[in-house]
Amino acid sequence: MANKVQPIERCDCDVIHEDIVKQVKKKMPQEETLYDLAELFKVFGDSTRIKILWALDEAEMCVCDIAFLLNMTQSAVSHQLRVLKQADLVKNRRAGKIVFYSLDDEHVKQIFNQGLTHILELREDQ
Amino acid sequence: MANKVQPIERCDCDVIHEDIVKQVKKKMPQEETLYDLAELFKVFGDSTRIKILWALDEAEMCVCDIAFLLNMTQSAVSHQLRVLKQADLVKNRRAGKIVFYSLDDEHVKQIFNQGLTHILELREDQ
DNA sequence: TGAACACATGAACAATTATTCATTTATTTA
DNA sequence: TAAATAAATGAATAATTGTTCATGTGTTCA
Repeated sequence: MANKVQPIERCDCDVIHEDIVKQVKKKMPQEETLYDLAELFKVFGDSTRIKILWALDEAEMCVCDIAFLLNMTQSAVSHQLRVLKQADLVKNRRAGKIVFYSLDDEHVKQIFNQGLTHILELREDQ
Repeated sequence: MANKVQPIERCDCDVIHEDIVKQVKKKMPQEETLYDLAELFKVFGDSTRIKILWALDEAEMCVCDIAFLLNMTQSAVSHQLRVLKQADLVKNRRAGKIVFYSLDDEHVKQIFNQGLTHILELREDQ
């Protein structure tokens, strides 16, 4: 994600639409917010993590259970749980040797549902 | 994303929680749906695309305008618009030399807002 | 018709990332 | 205390991805 800032040569087209561009620029949220938003969706953008989140929405589970449920290694699941935790989407509690994970956000299901709506509409259209 | 299917050795822990795992498995959406969901969020998981989507939610714009607004090359923007189009998130219309892009989904803003809610809550907590 | 413009596209490259494997840490229990 | 279990972690690797650069395509207009 090389983000070299570089002056852009405006084409004639821009001169015509200058007003619109200015207005849009004003209305856009600040850079950092948009970046954070992308980072959040990036976390949702992996099917393993989507599965984990969906599972945890159904029930609190330990790492080992999740691994069995998804037919993955304990290590792979653990790595992904770390990503989810850093994004404040899941939390955990220790009970002896076992660590139980659960959702730490009420919007997860709502975000899922919005996404699902989009997908299902597309399927209907075909 | 190597997805080699591989038998997982269950640990003792699983035997105990077997019922929960079975129940969760039943309730989960089918594999393909979860995969599609991840693919959709993957599209949202890039700040350039987030910016483009946000901009297009404010106004229909041509490629060149977007490039200027985001201070990016026309090529980079064009590549990303292609990704957004393939995900059925934007559509375009041609007006002579100029191609205008606009949103092709009513849920985009709602998905954004759910994500924003999460982010803003985290900021408050710190 | 041909030059100019707006956009699309393909290849290449650098950066990121998901999983695996080996190892370590924390806890229980024999 | 030593062995066993559940989970976390670091390094390595393969795969994916965003941007750049060069070039191709479609449209306008002189």
